[in-house]
Amino acid sequence: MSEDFLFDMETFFMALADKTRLRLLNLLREDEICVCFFTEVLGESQPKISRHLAYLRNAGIVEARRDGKWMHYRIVVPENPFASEVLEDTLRWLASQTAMQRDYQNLAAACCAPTAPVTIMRAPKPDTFVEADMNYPQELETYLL
Amino acid sequence: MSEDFLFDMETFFMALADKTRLRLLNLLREDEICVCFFTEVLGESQPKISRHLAYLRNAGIVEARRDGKWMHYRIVVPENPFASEVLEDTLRWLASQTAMQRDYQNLAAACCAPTAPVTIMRAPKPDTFVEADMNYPQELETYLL
DNA sequence: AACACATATATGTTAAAGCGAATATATTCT
DNA sequence: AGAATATATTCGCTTTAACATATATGTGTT
Repeated sequence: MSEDFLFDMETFFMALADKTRLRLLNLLREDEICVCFFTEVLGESQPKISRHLAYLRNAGIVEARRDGKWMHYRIVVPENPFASEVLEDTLRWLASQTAMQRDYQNLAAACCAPTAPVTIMRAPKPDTFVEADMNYPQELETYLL
Repeated sequence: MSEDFLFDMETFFMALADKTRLRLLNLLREDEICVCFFTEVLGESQPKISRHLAYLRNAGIVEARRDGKWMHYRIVVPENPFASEVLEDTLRWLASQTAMQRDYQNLAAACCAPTAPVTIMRAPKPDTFVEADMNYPQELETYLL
């Protein structure tokens, strides 16, 4: 309670004031996601995705976890209750938009496609979609090498 | 329902991602406020205040009302329910911060001071503080001319 | 009409954000 | 150790935002 906020409001809102970062947060809304899926699904360059993830990390909105070569990002609920409210409202807002729903479906498609693009062929999938794969495990060998 | 949002999220969050604009919104949280109070209370130049108010107006967050020479600004609750939630959370967040509380008290002080600064001497006061003046109406003549 | 006052906008400059391309780092595989 | 893969960071550039100063607009007053 000594000082007002964990991160300042300007930085926080700046983090939300960019299309690419909003698209990233939208994809992160259910689960942690591996970086390569972002580049694949959003069709943006790897350095661009990486820079925006760094921005969100600096703003205290996401955290990263290393898993071998892969980095998984997840949303971290801010301790500040006001920030956490705003963030959750924002995620609901994102989920309500058709463009964001399209992105999200593309993520699902990328995770479940029988022939995965090279970039994500061996990448660890978000838990959300692992279950979906279970529906046709016999095909897993085919497209996951 | 045809299109997703009244104003786009990037613009909306950009409007919230600036210290001066947050300070303006904080002062606006209860009532409409006349421009001259902003310049007085925030100690910023008149063009700067005016530009930031224009920014908020373009983002659909405030509206202006002319009253003779004076312009009164007020917060307008966005029709989009997600935006309106975020905005209200933000206002609560602002109200929770000591720096913003200090600004707000300065507004109250400027409105109720027995000897008002020249810039706001004749300015129409926010309703919130008009009542406070009623406590010493005999003095009104003294410092309001 | 001329003036004064409150506010808005235009202009030129400076600072910051975002980008692509190149490079660096970390990890795994051989 | 060396190559390959996934991700992060740096660099130079372009675009955009913010600012101070000056000027314009709109309104009330004389």
